[in-house]
Amino acid sequence: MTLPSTYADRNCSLARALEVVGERWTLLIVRDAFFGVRRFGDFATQLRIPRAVLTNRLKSLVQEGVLIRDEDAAGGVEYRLTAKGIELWPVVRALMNWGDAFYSPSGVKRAVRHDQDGGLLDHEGRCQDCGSVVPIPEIRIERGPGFDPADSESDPVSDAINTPRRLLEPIMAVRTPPAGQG
Amino acid sequence: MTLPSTYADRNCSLARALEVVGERWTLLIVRDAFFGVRRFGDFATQLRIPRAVLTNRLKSLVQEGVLIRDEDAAGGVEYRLTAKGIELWPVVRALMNWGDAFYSPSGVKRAVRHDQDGGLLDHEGRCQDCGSVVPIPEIRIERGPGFDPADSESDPVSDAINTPRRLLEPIMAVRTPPAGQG
DNA sequence: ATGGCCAGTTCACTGACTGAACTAGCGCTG
DNA sequence: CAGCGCTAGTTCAGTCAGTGAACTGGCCAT
Repeated sequence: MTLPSTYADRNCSLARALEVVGERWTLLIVRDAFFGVRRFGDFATQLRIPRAVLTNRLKSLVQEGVLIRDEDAAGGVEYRLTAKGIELWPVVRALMNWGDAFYSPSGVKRAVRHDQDGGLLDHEGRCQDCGSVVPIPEIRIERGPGFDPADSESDPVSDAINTPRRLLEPIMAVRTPPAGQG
Repeated sequence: MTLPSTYADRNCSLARALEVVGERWTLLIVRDAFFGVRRFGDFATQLRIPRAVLTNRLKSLVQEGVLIRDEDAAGGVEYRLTAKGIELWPVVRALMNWGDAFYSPSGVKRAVRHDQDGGLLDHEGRCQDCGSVVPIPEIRIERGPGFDPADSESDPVSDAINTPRRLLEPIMAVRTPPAGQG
């Protein structure tokens, strides 16, 4: 973390957690990672975050073991959630629930389902159809009734994110338009 | 919120929630409120937060309906969680759990119990003794195995907070020593 | 009136965020 | 191999928020 001496209370795990994910942008980066964003440029365009800040945040998150940085064969760089990062899902979910409850009068902005049977998940992450606690990679996220397309950007990354998909599934933003198209 | 245009994504309840509680210090103020802190000076000393920042944060939280500001008969000011603020408990709990899991090797820093029967609560807030989902005011919080007294400040407010107590129960920092003493 | 307590303000300083432009590595194409 | 585009960053000047300490002003008891 960039700050010299952050939160004083050494006996508070909330303070400790906030030192890792409490800075501006950080949890949104983590959210995007859950939604399948993996590339520097995709984070930058989707979040409209200054690239310098993104660099810092990704560095901290890698250093803290929340993300892992991979260079693929072509020299491309990928940031993916580690097991520790995936454990942040309850945090992301709790904040989403609260935001939905108090700032989205027409219903949740994103619905969360069990990919296997389509059952809705309750707040504890349990499938209301099969009753099991759904593992993160089996969670499907899709638009809910509160989702307003007019509020959404239409860059390829946002489009990909707003398509129903399983968590952690990498997005496939169309980078190379098919030949024969104008 | 102080920032002119905060997070871009209007279709994300996480971003929306972070506009309210995502700034530095804010969630720690909310945590303290759960722990029974109600007075400006108590927040300031316990969190070691600059008073100017505390003023801003309390103002935003009141404006957002997370806290309510009360002036008692004596002109004293109290900040208390509203129902909306109390709904932030899952957020606070999720972050605490994550911090405990990854930064407190000797066990949780604070244990969370059902005050009625002393049963430990699981991550969903369910009492492992009686099986019920425990309402917030019936939750007792106390030191856990990971709590290290050496790491703790010994101001009256911290002392009060580190004493086993029910959530939302106001702290009684000793302000007026009983007559006939000293 | 005096002094203490409390809530909140003021102020100079520092440091992080912002946005835009720039650099550098790599693969492709001509 | 030159030139181009794509990607992952870095640099930089300007701005704005956080920091810490000192100060104000209301209220109460002495």
